[in-house]
Amino acid sequence: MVERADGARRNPLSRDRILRTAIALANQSGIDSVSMRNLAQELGVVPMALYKHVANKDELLDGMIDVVVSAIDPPGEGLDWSTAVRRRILSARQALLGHPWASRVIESRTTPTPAVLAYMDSMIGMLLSGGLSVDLTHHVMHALGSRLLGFSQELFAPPAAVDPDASAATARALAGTYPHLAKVAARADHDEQSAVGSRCDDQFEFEFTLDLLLDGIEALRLQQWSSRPAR
Amino acid sequence: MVERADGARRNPLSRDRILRTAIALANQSGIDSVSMRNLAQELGVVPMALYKHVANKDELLDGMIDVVVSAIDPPGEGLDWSTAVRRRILSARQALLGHPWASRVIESRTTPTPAVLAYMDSMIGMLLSGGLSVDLTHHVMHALGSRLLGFSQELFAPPAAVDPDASAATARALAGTYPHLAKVAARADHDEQSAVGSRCDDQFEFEFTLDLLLDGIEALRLQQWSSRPAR
DNA sequence: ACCTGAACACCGTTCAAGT
DNA sequence: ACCTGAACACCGTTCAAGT
Repeated sequence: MVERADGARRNPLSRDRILRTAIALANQSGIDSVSMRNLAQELGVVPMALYKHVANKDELLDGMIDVVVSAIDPPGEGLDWSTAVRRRILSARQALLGHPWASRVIESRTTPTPAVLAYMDSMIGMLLSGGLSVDLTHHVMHALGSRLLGFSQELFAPPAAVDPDASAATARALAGTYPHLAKVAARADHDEQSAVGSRCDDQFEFEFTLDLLLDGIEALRLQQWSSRPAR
Repeated sequence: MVERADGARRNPLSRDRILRTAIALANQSGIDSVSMRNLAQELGVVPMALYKHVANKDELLDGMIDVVVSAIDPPGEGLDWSTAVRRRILSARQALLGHPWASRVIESRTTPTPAVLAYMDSMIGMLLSGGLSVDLTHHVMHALGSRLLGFSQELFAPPAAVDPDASAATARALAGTYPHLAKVAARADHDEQSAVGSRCDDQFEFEFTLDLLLDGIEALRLQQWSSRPAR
Protein backbone atom coordinates (compact mmCIF):
# COMPACT_ATOMS: atom_id res chain seq x y z
CA MET A 1 0.00 0.00 0.00
CA VAL A 2 1.31 3.42 -0.91
CA GLU A 3 2.31 5.71 1.94
CA ARG A 4 -0.53 8.14 1.48
CA ALA A 5 -0.90 11.36 3.39
CA ASP A 6 -3.71 10.17 5.63
CA GLY A 7 -4.67 12.50 8.49
CA ALA A 8 -3.69 10.07 11.19
CA ARG A 9 -0.17 9.90 9.86
CA ARG A 10 0.40 13.59 9.28
CA ASN A 11 -1.46 14.61 12.39
CA PRO A 12 -1.09 11.93 15.03
CA LEU A 13 -3.70 11.83 17.73
CA SER A 14 -2.75 13.55 20.96
CA ARG A 15 -4.55 14.73 24.06
CA ASP A 16 -3.98 18.30 22.99
CA ARG A 17 -5.43 17.78 19.53
CA ILE A 18 -8.40 15.94 21.00
CA LEU A 19 -9.13 18.80 23.39
CA ARG A 20 -8.77 21.50 20.74
CA THR A 21 -11.05 19.63 18.37
CA ALA A 22 -13.60 18.99 21.11
CA ILE A 23 -13.66 22.69 22.01
CA ALA A 24 -14.05 23.73 18.38
CA LEU A 25 -16.85 21.20 17.99
CA ALA A 26 -18.62 22.46 21.12
CA ASN A 27 -18.29 26.09 20.01
CA GLN A 28 -19.67 25.32 16.60
CA SER A 29 -22.34 22.68 17.17
CA GLY A 30 -23.07 22.83 20.88
CA ILE A 31 -21.88 20.70 23.75
CA ASP A 32 -24.43 17.97 23.06
CA SER A 33 -22.68 17.18 19.81
CA VAL A 34 -19.48 16.44 21.71
CA SER A 35 -19.90 12.70 22.07
CA MET A 36 -16.97 10.34 22.08
CA ARG A 37 -18.24 8.83 18.87
CA ASN A 38 -18.89 12.11 17.12
CA LEU A 39 -15.61 13.59 18.27
CA ALA A 40 -13.75 10.53 17.04
CA GLN A 41 -15.36 10.88 13.64
CA GLU A 42 -14.37 14.54 13.54
CA LEU A 43 -10.79 13.46 14.18
CA GLY A 44 -10.96 10.68 11.63
CA VAL A 45 -10.32 7.93 14.15
CA VAL A 46 -12.24 5.09 15.66
CA PRO A 47 -14.02 5.98 18.95
CA MET A 48 -11.86 3.69 21.05
CA ALA A 49 -8.73 5.50 19.91
CA LEU A 50 -9.68 8.43 22.14
CA TYR A 51 -9.46 6.28 25.25
CA LYS A 52 -5.71 6.10 24.99
CA HIS A 53 -5.47 9.85 25.64
CA VAL A 54 -8.40 10.47 27.96
CA ALA A 55 -9.62 8.00 30.54
CA ASN A 56 -13.28 8.70 29.86
CA LYS A 57 -15.67 11.43 28.87
CA ASP A 58 -15.49 13.18 32.24
CA GLU A 59 -11.76 13.60 31.83
CA LEU A 60 -12.35 14.97 28.35
CA LEU A 61 -14.73 17.60 29.73
CA ASP A 62 -12.31 18.45 32.53
CA GLY A 63 -9.58 18.95 29.97
CA MET A 64 -11.77 21.23 27.87
CA ILE A 65 -12.55 23.35 30.92
CA ASP A 66 -8.93 23.70 31.88
CA VAL A 67 -8.00 24.93 28.41
CA VAL A 68 -10.67 27.64 28.60
CA VAL A 69 -9.98 28.67 32.21
CA SER A 70 -6.24 28.85 31.59
CA ALA A 71 -6.89 31.59 29.05
CA ILE A 72 -8.07 34.02 31.75
CA ASP A 73 -5.69 36.94 32.26
CA PRO A 74 -3.39 36.84 35.28
CA PRO A 75 -3.98 39.44 38.02
CA GLY A 76 -2.98 43.00 37.17
CA GLU A 77 -0.22 44.67 39.15
CA GLY A 78 -0.36 47.71 41.35
CA LEU A 79 -4.12 48.09 41.55
CA ASP A 80 -6.37 48.33 44.58
CA TRP A 81 -8.05 45.01 45.32
CA SER A 82 -11.43 46.00 43.97
CA THR A 83 -10.18 47.20 40.60
CA ALA A 84 -7.88 44.20 40.26
CA VAL A 85 -10.66 41.71 41.05
CA ARG A 86 -13.10 43.57 38.84
CA ARG A 87 -10.77 43.48 35.85
CA ARG A 88 -9.95 39.85 36.30
CA ILE A 89 -13.58 38.81 36.55
CA LEU A 90 -14.37 40.78 33.41
CA SER A 91 -11.46 39.00 31.75
CA ALA A 92 -12.93 35.68 32.84
CA ARG A 93 -16.22 36.73 31.34
CA GLN A 94 -14.50 37.52 28.07
CA ALA A 95 -12.71 34.17 28.12
CA LEU A 96 -15.99 32.34 28.57
CA LEU A 97 -18.00 34.42 26.14
CA GLY A 98 -16.61 32.55 23.15
CA HIS A 99 -17.39 29.22 24.78
CA PRO A 100 -21.06 29.33 25.71
CA TRP A 101 -21.00 25.67 26.73
CA ALA A 102 -18.26 26.19 29.30
CA SER A 103 -20.32 27.52 32.20
CA ARG A 104 -22.75 24.63 32.04
CA VAL A 105 -19.94 22.11 31.87
CA ILE A 106 -18.05 23.70 34.76
CA GLU A 107 -21.19 23.65 36.88
CA SER A 108 -21.80 20.03 36.07
CA ARG A 109 -18.43 18.91 37.42
CA THR A 110 -18.52 17.55 40.95
CA THR A 111 -14.82 18.17 41.53
CA PRO A 112 -13.03 21.35 40.48
CA THR A 113 -10.31 21.01 37.88
CA PRO A 114 -6.72 22.09 38.60
CA ALA A 115 -6.95 25.26 36.51
CA VAL A 116 -10.12 26.30 38.33
CA LEU A 117 -8.54 25.62 41.70
CA ALA A 118 -5.47 27.63 40.71
CA TYR A 119 -7.69 30.50 39.57
CA MET A 120 -9.63 30.44 42.84
CA ASP A 121 -6.44 30.31 44.85
CA SER A 122 -5.09 33.30 42.98
CA MET A 123 -8.33 35.20 43.53
CA ILE A 124 -8.21 34.53 47.25
CA GLY A 125 -4.65 35.79 47.26
CA MET A 126 -5.79 39.04 45.66
CA LEU A 127 -8.46 39.54 48.30
CA LEU A 128 -6.15 38.79 51.21
CA SER A 129 -3.38 41.05 49.95
CA GLY A 130 -6.02 43.72 49.38
CA GLY A 131 -6.63 43.90 53.11
CA LEU A 132 -9.67 41.67 53.50
CA SER A 133 -9.64 39.46 56.57
CA VAL A 134 -9.59 35.71 56.14
CA ASP A 135 -13.11 35.64 57.49
CA LEU A 136 -14.44 38.26 55.08
CA THR A 137 -12.53 36.69 52.19
CA HIS A 138 -14.24 33.39 52.86
CA HIS A 139 -17.70 34.87 52.66
CA VAL A 140 -16.77 36.99 49.66
CA MET A 141 -15.73 33.89 47.74
CA HIS A 142 -19.14 32.41 48.42
CA ALA A 143 -20.88 35.66 47.51
CA LEU A 144 -19.12 36.04 44.19
CA GLY A 145 -19.47 32.31 43.57
CA SER A 146 -19.60 31.34 39.94
CA ARG A 147 -19.49 35.03 39.02
CA LEU A 148 -15.76 34.81 39.73
CA LEU A 149 -15.47 32.89 36.48
CA GLY A 150 -17.62 35.35 34.62
CA PHE A 151 -20.92 33.50 34.82
CA SER A 152 -23.78 35.94 34.48
CA GLN A 153 -26.09 33.77 36.57
CA GLU A 154 -29.04 34.85 34.54
CA LEU A 155 -31.97 32.53 34.71
CA PHE A 156 -32.53 31.88 31.04
CA ALA A 157 -30.33 31.62 28.05
CA PRO A 158 -30.89 34.51 25.67
CA PRO A 159 -33.84 33.50 23.51
CA ALA A 160 -32.62 32.61 20.06
CA ALA A 161 -33.32 35.12 17.34
CA VAL A 162 -37.08 35.25 17.06
CA ASP A 163 -39.46 36.09 14.30
CA PRO A 164 -40.51 39.71 15.03
CA ASP A 165 -44.15 39.22 14.09
CA ALA A 166 -44.58 36.12 16.21
CA SER A 167 -42.79 37.67 19.15
CA ALA A 168 -44.94 40.80 18.92
CA ALA A 169 -48.03 38.62 19.08
CA THR A 170 -46.81 36.56 21.99
CA ALA A 171 -45.66 39.75 23.70
CA ARG A 172 -49.20 41.08 23.59
CA ALA A 173 -50.52 37.77 24.90
CA LEU A 174 -47.94 37.72 27.69
CA ALA A 175 -48.79 41.29 28.65
CA GLY A 176 -52.21 40.06 29.71
CA THR A 177 -50.96 37.25 31.91
CA TYR A 178 -47.75 38.84 33.18
CA PRO A 179 -48.41 42.58 33.31
CA HIS A 180 -45.45 43.52 35.53
CA LEU A 181 -43.05 41.54 33.41
CA ALA A 182 -44.39 43.15 30.26
CA LYS A 183 -43.99 46.60 31.78
CA VAL A 184 -40.33 46.12 32.58
CA ALA A 185 -39.61 44.36 29.30
CA ALA A 186 -41.34 47.10 27.31
CA ARG A 187 -39.24 49.74 29.02
CA ALA A 188 -36.03 47.88 28.29
CA ASP A 189 -37.05 47.38 24.69
CA HIS A 190 -38.08 50.94 24.17
CA ASP A 191 -34.75 52.24 25.35
CA GLU A 192 -32.89 50.19 22.85
CA GLN A 193 -35.40 50.89 20.06
CA SER A 194 -35.50 47.19 19.27
CA ALA A 195 -38.80 45.55 18.46
CA VAL A 196 -39.88 43.22 21.24
CA GLY A 197 -36.86 40.94 21.29
CA SER A 198 -36.05 42.12 24.80
CA ARG A 199 -32.40 42.63 23.99
CA CYS A 200 -30.66 43.57 27.19
CA ASP A 201 -27.12 44.84 27.41
CA ASP A 202 -25.56 41.80 29.04
CA GLN A 203 -22.27 43.53 29.64
CA PHE A 204 -23.99 46.40 31.46
CA GLU A 205 -26.07 44.05 33.60
CA PHE A 206 -23.01 42.01 34.48
CA GLU A 207 -21.02 45.06 35.55
CA PHE A 208 -24.00 46.52 37.41
CA THR A 209 -24.29 43.42 39.57
CA LEU A 210 -20.57 43.00 39.98
CA ASP A 211 -20.19 46.58 41.18
CA LEU A 212 -23.14 46.20 43.53
CA LEU A 213 -21.30 43.32 45.17
CA LEU A 214 -17.82 44.84 45.10
CA ASP A 215 -19.03 48.15 46.53
CA GLY A 216 -20.83 46.33 49.32
CA ILE A 217 -17.76 44.27 50.08
CA GLU A 218 -15.49 47.32 50.17
CA ALA A 219 -17.86 48.91 52.67
CA LEU A 220 -17.65 45.81 54.87
CA ARG A 221 -13.86 45.87 54.67
CA LEU A 222 -13.74 49.54 55.68
CA GLN A 223 -15.89 48.92 58.73
CA GLN A 224 -13.83 45.83 59.60
CA TRP A 225 -16.91 43.64 59.38
CA SER A 226 -16.71 40.17 60.85
CA SER A 227 -19.18 37.32 60.79
CA ARG A 228 -18.43 36.71 64.47
CA PRO A 229 -18.44 39.12 67.39
CA ALA A 230 -15.03 40.57 68.18
CA ARG A 231 -13.61 39.26 71.43
CA MET B 1 -58.94 -13.24 33.49
CA VAL B 2 -59.73 -12.31 37.07
CA GLU B 3 -60.09 -8.64 37.85
CA ARG B 4 -56.90 -8.39 39.85
CA ALA B 5 -55.81 -5.28 41.68
CA ASP B 6 -53.05 -4.36 39.26
CA GLY B 7 -51.53 -0.91 39.74
CA ALA B 8 -52.63 0.36 36.37
CA ARG B 9 -56.23 -0.40 37.19
CA ARG B 10 -56.37 0.96 40.68
CA ASN B 11 -54.10 3.86 39.86
CA PRO B 12 -54.62 4.90 36.26
CA LEU B 13 -51.82 6.80 34.61
CA SER B 14 -52.22 10.56 34.59
CA ARG B 15 -50.02 13.53 33.96
CA ASP B 16 -50.12 14.35 37.63
CA ARG B 17 -49.08 10.89 38.74
CA ILE B 18 -46.30 10.86 36.17
CA LEU B 19 -44.96 14.17 37.43
CA ARG B 20 -45.12 13.19 41.09
CA THR B 21 -43.37 9.90 40.42
CA ALA B 22 -40.73 11.61 38.31
CA ILE B 23 -40.04 14.11 41.10
CA ALA B 24 -39.81 11.38 43.71
CA LEU B 25 -37.46 9.44 41.47
CA ALA B 26 -35.26 12.48 40.89
CA ASN B 27 -35.15 13.25 44.61
CA GLN B 28 -34.20 9.72 45.47
CA SER B 29 -31.92 8.59 42.66
CA GLY B 30 -30.86 11.77 40.93
CA ILE B 31 -32.08 13.44 37.78
CA ASP B 32 -30.01 11.18 35.55
CA SER B 33 -32.14 8.25 36.58
CA VAL B 34 -35.24 10.02 35.30
CA SER B 35 -35.35 8.53 31.83
CA MET B 36 -38.57 7.87 30.02
CA ARG B 37 -37.85 4.17 30.15
CA ASN B 38 -36.88 4.11 33.79
CA LEU B 39 -39.80 6.29 34.82
CA ALA B 40 -42.19 4.06 32.92
CA GLN B 41 -40.84 1.03 34.73
CA GLU B 42 -41.30 2.83 38.05
CA LEU B 43 -44.92 3.41 37.11
CA GLY B 44 -45.40 -0.15 35.92
CA VAL B 45 -46.22 0.85 32.36
CA VAL B 46 -44.60 0.54 28.99
CA PRO B 47 -42.41 3.54 28.01
CA MET B 48 -44.71 4.61 25.19
CA ALA B 49 -47.62 4.95 27.59
CA LEU B 50 -46.05 8.12 28.96
CA TYR B 51 -46.31 9.84 25.61
CA LYS B 52 -50.04 10.10 25.90
CA HIS B 53 -49.68 12.45 28.87
CA VAL B 54 -46.50 14.34 28.02
CA ALA B 55 -45.43 15.24 24.51
CA ASN B 56 -41.79 14.43 25.13
CA LYS B 57 -39.10 14.50 27.78
CA ASP B 58 -38.72 18.28 27.69
CA GLU B 59 -42.37 18.67 28.58
CA LEU B 60 -41.90 16.19 31.40
CA LEU B 61 -39.05 18.27 32.83
CA ASP B 62 -41.05 21.47 32.42
CA GLY B 63 -43.89 19.88 34.34
CA MET B 64 -41.59 18.79 37.14
CA ILE B 65 -40.23 22.33 37.45
CA ASP B 66 -43.67 23.86 37.60
CA VAL B 67 -44.70 21.57 40.44
CA VAL B 68 -41.66 22.62 42.47
CA VAL B 69 -41.87 26.33 41.70
CA SER B 70 -45.57 26.43 42.47
CA ALA B 71 -44.74 25.41 46.03
CA ILE B 72 -42.99 28.72 46.74
CA ASP B 73 -44.86 30.89 49.24
CA PRO B 74 -46.88 33.81 47.92
CA PRO B 75 -45.68 37.32 48.80
CA GLY B 76 -46.19 38.40 52.39
CA GLU B 77 -48.50 41.30 53.13
CA GLY B 78 -47.69 44.63 54.70
CA LEU B 79 -43.92 44.42 54.60
CA ASP B 80 -41.41 46.84 53.14
CA TRP B 81 -40.19 45.68 49.74
CA SER B 82 -36.83 44.47 50.96
CA THR B 83 -38.19 42.29 53.75
CA ALA B 84 -40.92 40.92 51.51
CA VAL B 85 -38.49 40.04 48.71
CA ARG B 86 -35.99 38.61 51.18
CA ARG B 87 -38.58 36.31 52.74
CA ARG B 88 -39.90 35.14 49.44
CA ILE B 89 -36.44 34.31 48.09
CA LEU B 90 -35.66 32.39 51.26
CA SER B 91 -38.93 30.54 50.77
CA ALA B 92 -37.87 29.71 47.21
CA ARG B 93 -34.60 28.41 48.58
CA GLN B 94 -36.48 26.18 50.99
CA ALA B 95 -38.73 24.92 48.22
CA LEU B 96 -35.73 23.99 46.10
CA LEU B 97 -33.66 22.54 48.93
CA GLY B 98 -35.56 19.28 48.86
CA HIS B 99 -35.15 19.02 45.10
CA PRO B 100 -31.44 19.33 44.43
CA TRP B 101 -31.95 18.49 40.76
CA ALA B 102 -34.34 21.39 40.20
CA SER B 103 -31.85 24.22 39.78
CA ARG B 104 -29.90 22.37 37.12
CA VAL B 105 -33.07 21.46 35.26
CA ILE B 106 -34.44 25.01 35.42
CA GLU B 107 -31.17 26.37 34.07
CA SER B 108 -31.18 23.85 31.25
CA ARG B 109 -34.53 25.01 29.90
CA THR B 110 -34.35 27.45 27.02
CA THR B 111 -37.83 28.79 27.61
CA PRO B 112 -39.23 29.63 31.06
CA THR B 113 -42.19 27.62 32.25
CA PRO B 114 -45.50 29.28 33.15
CA ALA B 115 -44.98 28.92 36.90
CA VAL B 116 -41.54 30.52 36.65
CA LEU B 117 -42.90 33.38 34.56
CA ALA B 118 -45.72 33.90 37.08
CA TYR B 119 -43.21 33.93 39.92
CA MET B 120 -41.01 36.46 38.13
CA ASP B 121 -44.00 38.62 37.32
CA SER B 122 -45.04 38.60 40.93
CA MET B 123 -41.52 39.48 42.06
CA ILE B 124 -41.41 42.43 39.67
CA GLY B 125 -44.74 43.55 41.09
CA MET B 126 -43.26 43.50 44.59
CA LEU B 127 -40.33 45.65 43.50
CA LEU B 128 -42.46 48.19 41.65
CA SER B 129 -44.96 48.56 44.47
CA GLY B 130 -42.00 48.93 46.83
CA GLY B 131 -41.07 52.15 45.13
CA LEU B 132 -38.36 51.00 42.73
CA SER B 133 -38.46 52.64 39.32
CA VAL B 134 -39.11 50.51 36.26
CA ASP B 135 -35.51 51.12 35.24
CA LEU B 136 -34.03 50.05 38.56
CA THR B 137 -36.40 47.09 38.77
CA HIS B 138 -35.17 45.87 35.42
CA HIS B 139 -31.55 45.88 36.50
CA VAL B 140 -32.40 44.39 39.88
CA MET B 141 -34.08 41.43 38.21
CA HIS B 142 -30.87 40.82 36.29
CA ALA B 143 -28.75 41.29 39.39
CA LEU B 144 -30.73 38.83 41.48
CA GLY B 145 -31.00 36.50 38.52
CA SER B 146 -31.33 32.87 39.42
CA ARG B 147 -30.96 33.82 43.09
CA LEU B 148 -34.61 34.88 42.89
CA LEU B 149 -35.47 31.19 42.80
CA GLY B 150 -33.14 30.39 45.67
CA PHE B 151 -30.14 29.20 43.66
CA SER B 152 -27.01 29.62 45.70
CA GLN B 153 -24.87 30.06 42.58
CA GLU B 154 -21.98 28.37 44.26
CA LEU B 155 -19.44 26.98 41.89
CA PHE B 156 -19.29 23.39 43.04
CA ALA B 157 -21.78 21.00 44.42
CA PRO B 158 -21.03 20.20 48.04
CA PRO B 159 -18.45 17.40 47.97
CA ALA B 160 -20.11 14.15 48.94
CA ALA B 161 -19.30 12.85 52.38
CA VAL B 162 -15.59 12.15 52.32
CA ASP B 163 -13.36 9.77 54.16
CA PRO B 164 -11.72 11.96 56.86
CA ASP B 165 -8.29 10.33 56.58
CA ALA B 166 -8.13 10.64 52.82
CA SER B 167 -9.39 14.21 52.90
CA ALA B 168 -6.83 15.16 55.54
CA ALA B 169 -4.10 13.79 53.31
CA THR B 170 -5.34 15.56 50.22
CA ALA B 171 -5.84 18.72 52.24
CA ARG B 172 -2.15 18.70 53.15
CA ALA B 173 -1.25 18.11 49.53
CA LEU B 174 -3.55 20.89 48.38
CA ALA B 175 -2.11 23.28 50.93
CA GLY B 176 1.19 23.12 49.07
CA THR B 177 -0.28 23.90 45.65
CA TYR B 178 -3.08 26.23 46.70
CA PRO B 179 -1.87 28.01 49.85
CA HIS B 180 -4.44 30.83 49.85
CA LEU B 181 -7.29 28.42 49.34
CA ALA B 182 -6.02 26.24 52.16
CA LYS B 183 -5.76 29.23 54.47
CA VAL B 184 -9.38 30.24 53.99
CA ALA B 185 -10.64 26.67 54.10
CA ALA B 186 -8.71 25.95 57.29
CA ARG B 187 -10.21 29.01 58.94
CA ALA B 188 -13.72 27.99 57.97
CA ASP B 189 -13.13 24.47 59.18
CA HIS B 190 -11.61 25.56 62.45
CA ASP B 191 -14.60 27.68 63.31
CA GLU B 192 -16.96 24.79 62.89
CA GLN B 193 -14.60 22.33 64.59
CA SER B 194 -15.15 19.91 61.74
CA ALA B 195 -12.24 17.92 60.40
CA VAL B 196 -11.26 19.09 56.95
CA GLY B 197 -14.52 18.53 55.18
CA SER B 198 -14.88 22.26 54.63
CA ARG B 199 -18.47 22.32 55.81
CA CYS B 200 -19.73 25.82 55.27
CA ASP B 201 -23.01 27.15 56.57
CA ASP B 202 -24.86 27.36 53.27
CA GLN B 203 -27.78 29.20 54.77
CA PHE B 204 -25.50 31.87 56.25
CA GLU B 205 -23.62 32.31 52.98
CA PHE B 206 -26.85 32.59 51.05
CA GLU B 207 -28.27 35.25 53.36
CA PHE B 208 -24.94 37.10 53.47
CA THR B 209 -24.93 37.50 49.69
CA LEU B 210 -28.63 38.22 49.45
CA ASP B 211 -28.34 40.98 52.03
CA LEU B 212 -25.29 42.41 50.30
CA LEU B 213 -27.39 42.77 47.16
CA LEU B 214 -30.61 43.95 48.83
CA ASP B 215 -28.79 46.56 50.91
CA GLY B 216 -27.04 47.87 47.82
CA ILE B 217 -30.31 48.01 45.94
CA GLU B 218 -32.08 49.87 48.74
CA ALA B 219 -29.28 52.44 48.69
CA LEU B 220 -29.77 52.93 44.96
CA ARG B 221 -33.49 53.34 45.45
CA LEU B 222 -32.97 55.97 48.16
CA GLN B 223 -30.68 58.01 45.94
CA GLN B 224 -33.09 57.62 43.03
CA TRP B 225 -30.41 55.96 40.94
CA SER B 226 -31.01 55.62 37.23
CA SER B 227 -29.00 53.87 34.55
CA ARG B 228 -29.53 56.90 32.33
CA PRO B 229 -28.93 60.58 32.98
CA ALA B 230 -32.02 62.43 34.19
CA ARG B 231 -33.39 64.82 31.58
C1' DA C 1 2.00 -5.18 22.77
C1' DC C 2 -1.01 -2.60 20.42
C1' DC C 3 -5.33 -1.66 18.08
C1' DT C 4 -10.20 -2.08 17.10
C1' DG C 5 -14.72 -4.33 15.73
C1' DA C 6 -18.33 -6.12 17.94
C1' DA C 7 -21.01 -6.17 21.83
C1' DC C 8 -23.35 -4.54 26.09
C1' DA C 9 -26.44 -1.80 28.42
C1' DC C 10 -28.41 2.10 27.91
C1' DC C 11 -31.12 6.64 25.57
C1' DG C 12 -35.55 9.33 23.29
C1' DT C 13 -38.72 8.66 19.91
C1' DT C 14 -41.06 6.76 15.54
C1' DC C 15 -43.93 3.70 13.43
C1' DA C 16 -46.32 -0.07 12.02
C1' DA C 17 -48.61 -4.03 13.48
C1' DG C 18 -51.92 -5.92 16.66
C1' DT C 19 -56.17 -5.70 19.30
C1' DA D 1 -59.52 3.98 17.97
C1' DC D 2 -56.38 2.74 21.08
C1' DC D 3 -52.20 0.52 22.63
C1' DT D 4 -47.54 -1.29 22.32
C1' DG D 5 -43.57 -4.22 20.63
C1' DA D 6 -40.08 -3.70 17.65
C1' DA D 7 -37.12 -0.75 15.47
C1' DC D 8 -34.17 3.35 14.59
C1' DA D 9 -30.50 6.20 15.55
C1' DC D 10 -28.02 7.32 19.00
C1' DC D 11 -24.91 7.03 23.80
C1' DG D 12 -20.34 5.65 26.90
C1' DT D 13 -17.62 1.91 27.68
C1' DT D 14 -16.00 -3.13 27.97
C1' DC D 15 -13.84 -6.86 26.08
C1' DA D 16 -12.15 -10.24 23.33
C1' DA D 17 -10.36 -11.19 18.96
C1' DG D 18 -7.07 -9.88 15.48
C1' DT D 19 -2.60 -8.16 14.02
